[in-house]
Amino acid sequence: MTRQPTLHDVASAAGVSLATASRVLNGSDRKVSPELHARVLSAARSLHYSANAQAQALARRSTALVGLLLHDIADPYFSGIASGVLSAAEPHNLRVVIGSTGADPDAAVTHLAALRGERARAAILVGSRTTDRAAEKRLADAIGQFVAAGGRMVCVGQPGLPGDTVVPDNRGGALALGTFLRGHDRVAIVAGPDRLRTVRDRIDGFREGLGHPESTLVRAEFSRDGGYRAALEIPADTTAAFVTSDVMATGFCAGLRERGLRIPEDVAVAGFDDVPVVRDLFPALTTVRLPLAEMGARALELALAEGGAASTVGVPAELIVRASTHQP
Amino acid sequence: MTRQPTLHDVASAAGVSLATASRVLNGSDRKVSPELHARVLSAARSLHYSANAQAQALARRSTALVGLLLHDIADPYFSGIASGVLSAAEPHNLRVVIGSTGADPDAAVTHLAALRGERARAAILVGSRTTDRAAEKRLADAIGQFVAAGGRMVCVGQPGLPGDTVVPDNRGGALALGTFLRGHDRVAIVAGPDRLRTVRDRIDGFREGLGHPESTLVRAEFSRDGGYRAALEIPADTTAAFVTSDVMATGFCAGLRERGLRIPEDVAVAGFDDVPVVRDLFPALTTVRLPLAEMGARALELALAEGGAASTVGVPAELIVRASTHQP
DNA sequence: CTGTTAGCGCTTTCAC
DNA sequence: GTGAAAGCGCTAACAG
Repeated sequence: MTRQPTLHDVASAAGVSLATASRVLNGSDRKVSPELHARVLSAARSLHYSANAQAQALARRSTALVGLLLHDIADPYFSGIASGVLSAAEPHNLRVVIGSTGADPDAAVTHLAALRGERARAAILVGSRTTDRAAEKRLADAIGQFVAAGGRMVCVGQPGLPGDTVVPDNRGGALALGTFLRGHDRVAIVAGPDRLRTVRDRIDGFREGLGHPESTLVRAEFSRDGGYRAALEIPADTTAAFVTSDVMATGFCAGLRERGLRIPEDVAVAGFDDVPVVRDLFPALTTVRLPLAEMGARALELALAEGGAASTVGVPAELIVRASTHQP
Repeated sequence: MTRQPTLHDVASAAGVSLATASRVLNGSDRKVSPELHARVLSAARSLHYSANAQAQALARRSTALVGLLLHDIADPYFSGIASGVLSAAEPHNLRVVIGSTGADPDAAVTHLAALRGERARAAILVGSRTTDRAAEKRLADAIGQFVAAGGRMVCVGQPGLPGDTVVPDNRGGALALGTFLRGHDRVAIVAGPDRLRTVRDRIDGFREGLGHPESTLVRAEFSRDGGYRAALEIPADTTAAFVTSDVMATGFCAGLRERGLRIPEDVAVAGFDDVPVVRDLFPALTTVRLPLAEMGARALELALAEGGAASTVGVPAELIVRASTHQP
C-alpha cells in the first residue's frame, strides 16, 4: 500500500491548480473549461484518486453522517426500523453509523458524545428510555449538547425527549384490538416494563377498547423470554391475552403451548408491531401493524429537515386479524 | 448554536499551548504536570469541548471506522451477524457504518468506494455475490482498491474474494443433517440460487449425509416468500425436505400448511442457520445452528488484525434437532 | 515537562 | 475561467 494520491497529485498530473482540480472533482458551481475538466478527470481516474472524506468534512465544516441508536439490531422491531432508515439514507448519500445501546442506560449518552465529535448531521434514537431519572437526565443533557453542536435529533417511538419525534399510534391501534376482543371476560395483559410510555399507551388503549379494565396485568421483560415466562404465570382460565409486543408474544405462544393451552381455543393471543415472522407462527398471530420501515424512513427525513421547530409525525397503526384470536 | 469550541479555545482558556492541551485531552504518552493537566481538563469541561473527529483523523492519518455491508438488515441472518459485529466493535472504540447492498449487485462496489474515501480501517462484507461475472469483477476491483488504500477486507460466509474470510462449516453441518435424515426416501431440497457457494456446500453435504443423491431439487428465491412458493411446488409425496436457510424454511412451512400437509407427519422439514425465531415455530424447526453473532465478532477481529497474510477462520455448525423432523 | 511550528488534504474567498 | 493562499481543527516532530 503506497500513499494515497491527493488532490494535489491529481492537480499536478493534470497540470492545473488545486482549485481547479477541486472544482471539477466535486460538484462546485464554478465553471471549468471542458479541456481542463477532461484533463483533471483523466488524471484522477488514472491515479485512482479518492477524495479524503475527513479532509473534505473539515474544510466544508459538514459531514454526511447520521447516527442510528437502537437497543438491539437483532430484534426484528429495531431491524425493521433500521432497514427503513438505511433505504431512506441511500438516496441522500448519507452514511449511517449504528450503535446499539443494549442494556446500558448510558450507552446512548456515550454514542451521542461520539456522534458529536464526528459532527454528525443527525442522530436517530429508537426507543431507549429508562426508569432511572438520573440517567434520563444525562440523556437529555447529551441530546442538548448534540443539538447545541448543530446536530439534529430525532426520537422514534417515545416522545418526551427534546428534538423531533416519530410516534406510532399505539393507543389507537391497541384500542382497535381491544374493541375486537370485546366479550372476552378473562383477559390478561402481558406488558413490558411500566416505565415505557409506549407500553402504557398500548395498555390504556386496549383497556378502553375492551370496555372493562379488570384485566389481569402481568409484567415481563420486553423480550422473547419475557413473554415465555409470562405464559407460565397467567391464570389458567384466561380466555384472551394481549401481549404488548410481537417479540414477547412469540415467546408467550411457545410458553402457552408448553403449558398445554391451545391457541385460540383456550386462549386467544394478540401481539403488537407485526414484525414479519408472526404471520408464520402457528396459529398466525393477530397483531397491530406498525409500518416499521416507514417509521425509520420518516425519522431519517426529519433528520434532514432544515427548519428550526421540532416536529412530531404520527404514524398509523392497523389491526391485523389472524388465526390466533377469535371473538367469543 | 454557536461555533463549537476548538482545542485552541481550550488551550487559551487554560493558559497553555495547543500541544499541551492536545496531550492531556488525548491519550498521549507524553507527560503533563498535574497542575496543567487539571487546568486543561476543567477548561475543556466548562467549554463543553468535544474534539473534532475529522480533524483528528486527518492529522493522525487514521480513522476508527469500519464498514459493514450486508444484503438486508431486516433479515435475521444478517442482523444476527451485525449484532456480533457491533458488540465486538464497542470495546475497541470502533464506529461501524452500515450499508445495505440489497438487490443491486453494484451496491457493494459503491459502498466500498465510499468507505475508501472515508479511509475506513476495514470493511466487512456479508454474503454478497452474484452470478454476473462482470459485476463480480467490479467487486473484486473495488476490494482491491480498498485494500490498496490501506483498508482491511473481510468477507463473511462466502470465500473466494480477496481478503480475510469467516466461513461456517456449511458442508459439515448439512452432512450431519443429512445423516440424521437417512432413511427418508423421497427427499426434497429447497435451495437458494445456484450461484451461491454456500448453497452448493449445503446441498453437497446434505446429500452425502443422506447417502443417496436422487433427491428432488427445487430452486427458490433466498427469502421467506421463495420458501413459501417452493412449498407449493414440491411433489406431494415428499417425506422430508431440507430447506437451505431458516428464513426460507419459515415460508416453506407456512406454504406446506396451507397445502394441507402436516409437519412432520407428512413431511419432515429442516432448515439451516438457526435464526432465533425458528424454535418458536410450530412445530419447532430442526436446523443447523450457525453462531451468527460469533461470526460477526470474528469478522470484526479479523478486521483488526495487523498481520499481512489473509486468513480464513472456520466456524462450526451444529445440528439442532427439534420437532419438525422425525427419523423414518 | 512545555511550547513552536509544520503539516494532514481539501475548500473557498479573493485577485488576476 | 484560473490560480494563490488562507484556513478548517488537530497531531507530532522538534526545540527548548
